[in-house]
Amino acid sequence: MQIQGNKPVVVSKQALQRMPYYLEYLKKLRARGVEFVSAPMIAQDLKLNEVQVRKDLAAVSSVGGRPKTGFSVPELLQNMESFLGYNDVNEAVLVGVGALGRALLSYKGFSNYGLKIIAAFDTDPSLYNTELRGTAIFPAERLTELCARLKIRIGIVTVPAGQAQAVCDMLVAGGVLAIWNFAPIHLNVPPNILAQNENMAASLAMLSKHLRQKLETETD
Amino acid sequence: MQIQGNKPVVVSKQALQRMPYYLEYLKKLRARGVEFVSAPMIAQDLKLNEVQVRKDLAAVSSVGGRPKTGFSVPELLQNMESFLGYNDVNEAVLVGVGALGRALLSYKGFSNYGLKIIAAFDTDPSLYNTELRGTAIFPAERLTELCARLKIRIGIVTVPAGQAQAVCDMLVAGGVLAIWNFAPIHLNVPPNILAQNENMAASLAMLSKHLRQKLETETD
DNA sequence: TAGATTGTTAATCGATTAACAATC
DNA sequence: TAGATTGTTAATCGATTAACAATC
Repeated sequence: MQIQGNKPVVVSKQALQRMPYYLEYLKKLRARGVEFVSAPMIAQDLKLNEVQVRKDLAAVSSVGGRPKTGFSVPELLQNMESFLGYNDVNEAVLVGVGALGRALLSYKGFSNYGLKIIAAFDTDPSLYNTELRGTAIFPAERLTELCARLKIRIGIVTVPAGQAQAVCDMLVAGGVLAIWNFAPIHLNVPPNILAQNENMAASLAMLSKHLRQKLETETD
Repeated sequence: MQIQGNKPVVVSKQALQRMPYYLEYLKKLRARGVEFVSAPMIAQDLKLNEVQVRKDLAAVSSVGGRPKTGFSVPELLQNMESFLGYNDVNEAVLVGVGALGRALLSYKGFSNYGLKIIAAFDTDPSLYNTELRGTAIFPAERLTELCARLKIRIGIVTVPAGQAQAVCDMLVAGGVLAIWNFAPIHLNVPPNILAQNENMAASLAMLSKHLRQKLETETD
């Protein structure tokens, strides 16, 4: 539950996951110079239900839309960004400098989302004391110690499945509160810690199932 | 709806997304030489509800578990892999050879998931006719033509948000049936085409919200 | 047999969608 | 005013969880 102004706002997990799409959509409108937008319009463009959009916006907007007019685009953008916490910066460490880890380190877009990767870790000694796009790479043994010392709250796990739980435990020991896990496994974490899975295997399962159904019905 | 043997099996989207976790878990058991596993045991280790696991397994297993014993690990593994379609190979193209695109091209693990990226596309001429880990890079203009010619069914979109819809349209024009979208925007696709979003911005929203709540209650 | 586990039917829970009064 | 749009209460839908009989 979150308090904005006076009203207590409860946002479902699903609603929260829709917010970034609204944000990008609003940015597109702003770029076009559009000043106002209504829930039905957003619903149409994003292929969502009108009421759903109304509720989502109501949870985010500090002001409330105006009948017939809708919401002010710049204002809603501002509200959305602060709702998503993109204005505050969260410092993170990344563990596992393989192909994916390197890609995330190289990605400049995270700064727009309030995420800053300030250190990377790996077990490959040839990487120690090197830098990747300005981020230093440390030995994995120092993970817990450095997280604690730097008061890191987010850990990004891009190691192979077999090592993910061990890395997770080290992060938790170091005081990390949220883990972004790219390994296709379930992580056991203490009750107060969030393990957010970036579930690519699940996406592939969706793709594969859809394809099979399409190709099956084709041959009927 | 999917027919296995005689029984029509309906699997919810959420259930499908849990399957890869079962698969990895089963692989771990196999590596340890465990021969049988029960739903309650899986539920405990993966922190899921017992009934949920029972239902998920029932949807996948060709055989049915034995009371008191549970399921045969190798058999269940086999069933799970064929259920997820990891045995057939789906050919895909990737559009956008930036940091993320490069990471996905370099990732060897996709072969385990039945995915094979056979061509990549970009608008940067300096990349044309080069290869990345054995995958040739073509000019983006040839996207539609080559998809059609090679009968590609899956398109992976790793271009910036502003170009994602245009790329999506080209893929659809080329006959692609499923799109794996890494851009943080909603893609408009025809009714029969799947747009599967890899919603990293949504994950970041979850992390950010969790963190804010933790840090707030800490200061109470 | 006793007991753990299965598979399924019924109850609950949460999110989405429909209906509608309020308002600019 | 008329009509589009808002915000909210009620109904619906789908997924999760509880209860329980069947079985090895």
